[in-house]
Amino acid sequence: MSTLISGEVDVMLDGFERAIKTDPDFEACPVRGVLDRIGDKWSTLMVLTLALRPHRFGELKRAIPDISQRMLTQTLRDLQRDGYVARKVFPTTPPAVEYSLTDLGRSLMLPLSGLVEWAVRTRGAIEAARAAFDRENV
Amino acid sequence: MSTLISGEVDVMLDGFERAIKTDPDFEACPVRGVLDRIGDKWSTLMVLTLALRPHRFGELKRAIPDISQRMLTQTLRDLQRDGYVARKVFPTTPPAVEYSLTDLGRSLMLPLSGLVEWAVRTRGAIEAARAAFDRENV
DNA sequence: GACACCGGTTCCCTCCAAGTAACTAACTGA
DNA sequence: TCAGTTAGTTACTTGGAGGGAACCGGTGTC
Repeated sequence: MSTLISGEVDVMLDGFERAIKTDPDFEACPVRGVLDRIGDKWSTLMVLTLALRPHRFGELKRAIPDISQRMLTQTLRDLQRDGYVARKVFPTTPPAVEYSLTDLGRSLMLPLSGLVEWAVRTRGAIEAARAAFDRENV
Repeated sequence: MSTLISGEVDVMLDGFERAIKTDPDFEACPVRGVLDRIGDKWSTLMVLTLALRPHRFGELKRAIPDISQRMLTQTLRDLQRDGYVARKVFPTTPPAVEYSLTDLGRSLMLPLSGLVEWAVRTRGAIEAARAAFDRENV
């Protein structure tokens, strides 16, 4: 079974098994840290948007119209704090602020694109599974 | 800049740019669907645990001691509903229930391992960025 | 004088994820 | 008779994510 899937996965699972034996502290888990960041409602959308090109505050607001100004500011701050996003202020009038991905943020794009590709590919299967489950469970 | 990173990422970004132009419906976004599922507190941990080998309900509880019984049941149901996890009941007494990954769940392991590997690799950089940010912002 | 623009901040409210604890059925063995 | 096992369910509660709307300073425009 394990031999059916890539060796990369086996390496990760070995590391996971070792980690939970030596230090079963799920709070300090780096994966959980990353998922807490990109697992919220807006972060991934914002990272992808900034991956296209740097955006100003207002540009982001227009690119993601559903987001509230409050959440836009807060998500940008959180992404900046963890080093995914750089904030550059131009002291013009009116003020201009440009947000862009850092090298760290850009390095996330590779694993993230894997996940995006998987999500698009399996979309149908997940919808089918959900429909089947709901049918069987009244 | 785009030429510095993998072509796979460029393909994904092209798809993303096209998607937000033709159908800017973020609620229906398949990526958000996946992140809503694996972005919660316990799902990823449970998927990884089940990737090691199938587990019974009580085994999972012992493998992830911090989880409450309520959240264990609920997360398993959600994972089962979306087709990641299979539930098999053995009508013995006392009852035995075995949870295992489906093919769909196993197929998630490849993109997930990419993310896990990235999280482990960049852990230090993120902590450093966070410390620097907190230092500069009182 | 009134308004708009940019990039926010602040207050208040709502809803949901998650935790705690108690309860269940069916059976086993002492 | 009574405790223990497995695999849950149910009721209650709380913290935090997220939304809405008002407000801010500084500037330019009509």
